[in-house]
Amino acid sequence: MVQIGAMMKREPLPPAPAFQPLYRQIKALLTEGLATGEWRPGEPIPSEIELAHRYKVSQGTVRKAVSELASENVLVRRQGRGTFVATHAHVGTQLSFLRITPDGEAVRDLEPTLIDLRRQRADAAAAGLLGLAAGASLIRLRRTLAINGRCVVFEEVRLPAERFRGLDIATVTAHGCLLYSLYESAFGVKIVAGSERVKAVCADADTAQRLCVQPGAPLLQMERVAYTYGEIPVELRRGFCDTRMHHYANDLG
Amino acid sequence: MVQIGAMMKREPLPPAPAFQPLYRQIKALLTEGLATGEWRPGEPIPSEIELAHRYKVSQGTVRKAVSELASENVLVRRQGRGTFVATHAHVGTQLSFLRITPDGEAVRDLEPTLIDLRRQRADAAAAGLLGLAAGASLIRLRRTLAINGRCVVFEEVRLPAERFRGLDIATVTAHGCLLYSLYESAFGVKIVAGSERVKAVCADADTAQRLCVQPGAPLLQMERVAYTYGEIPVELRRGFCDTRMHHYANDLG
DNA sequence: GAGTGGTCTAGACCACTCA
DNA sequence: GAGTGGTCTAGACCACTCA
Repeated sequence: MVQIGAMMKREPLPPAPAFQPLYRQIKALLTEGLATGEWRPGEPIPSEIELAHRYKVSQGTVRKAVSELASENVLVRRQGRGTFVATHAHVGTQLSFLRITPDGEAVRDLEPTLIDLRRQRADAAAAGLLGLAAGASLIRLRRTLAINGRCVVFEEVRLPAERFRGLDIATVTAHGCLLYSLYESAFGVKIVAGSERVKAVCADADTAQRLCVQPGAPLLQMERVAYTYGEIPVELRRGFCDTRMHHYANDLG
Repeated sequence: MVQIGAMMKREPLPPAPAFQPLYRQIKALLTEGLATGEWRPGEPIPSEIELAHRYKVSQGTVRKAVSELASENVLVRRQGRGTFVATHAHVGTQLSFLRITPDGEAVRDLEPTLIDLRRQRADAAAAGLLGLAAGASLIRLRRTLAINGRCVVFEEVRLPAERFRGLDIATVTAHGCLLYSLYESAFGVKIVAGSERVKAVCADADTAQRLCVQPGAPLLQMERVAYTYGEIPVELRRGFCDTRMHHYANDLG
């Protein structure tokens, strides 16, 4: 099976150009406010006019900064109501990182089930991907995902113990094993982006049993690095999906 | 193996709201000019000031329309030079629809090889996906793709014969089997978007041989519907990839 | 009706490209 | 230096939400 360490970091950003427009500076200030928790997921940020006064720029410049963050799904604008920090707390957005869909129908129901949770040391690969020292403490949890009543995904998640101090089985189950919502509400860690690597692999004995497939059956393997504000990596994930009646959906262009 | 007919059409657009802002009307006019070939891939469109005069709106309104098309990779802005119609003719953009990457390195070299090309009748599923009458004439071609010298993808492409009248082996090989570039230059069909469904499947005997894997080995199956301007479907594709040393890359969020 | 984001304009000036 | 897209402003008015 392919090592999760075979994943690469997200492409580094190109070197910042000498000239930085005002709206990008405003965007950086807004991102800072989000990262420090000044505005929390689900909450409104100040109105454009108020932000314009605060930063001493025109409303148009604020708009441009906010628009970029909205196009990255970091903020959500609602005409007539305000601009809100995106959140994984709502049912609709819980699915935004799940690309697995049943072949003929929509996702009606999602039921994650925790298998186990334990501490482990980061190997060199995991440490590198998470920007930690080798041997740093990780939390590893495993779960299955049933879609519309059918168990089709088995995944292993690794988190830096530092940032998720105190995470235990009780906390996870209390949140119904909805991880991104849990990270947000219990640890102030908002997942905003991820990069995935997908492969076809053969089911090993353990995974086969958990997904009720034959050992050796083809499974879709998904490896993910997930990022919080500022492209900081905070979660590693490797999942296996039985794609006989489901698929990984992706739009190009 | 899953039928390509199991694919679904792209989500239909939500019903157009009663209120349509000016810049969307401008965007529609620009899209029309692109679809009719007034401006062809690689060519510049008129400057923003000129378009503003033509459509009798402000430059800002033109900018907003152009910006949306640029964010959809339909147009490409180049500061100081102008705004250009996106094209598959350049090496960089030829890869924009290819999500397969070698595990440890970048794609340095891409070598497609045509296997065969023939006419066939559309089955109900293909006709439905392409918006054709059942039994309409299709062109089916098959090819392999070598990445950095290693043959890892085998794919079958189906096209409506009507729109690609006269497409034959000589034309394809003359273009080095670079399909999207060929569609563009020889048929005026610019591919601008696609939706894919990815699964893990077992290699059948024929595919296994073409990719030099064991029959039954796990392969990544990619099914695609590709669209030209205005979300018109114009190509069906099904590919298989040996992912032992390659992966399907995808960014989330 | 007050407050929000959304659209549109006109105009100034900047960054960049190319002859 | 002329022409392009990129930024920024100020201000008017519109669409929408909510009390």
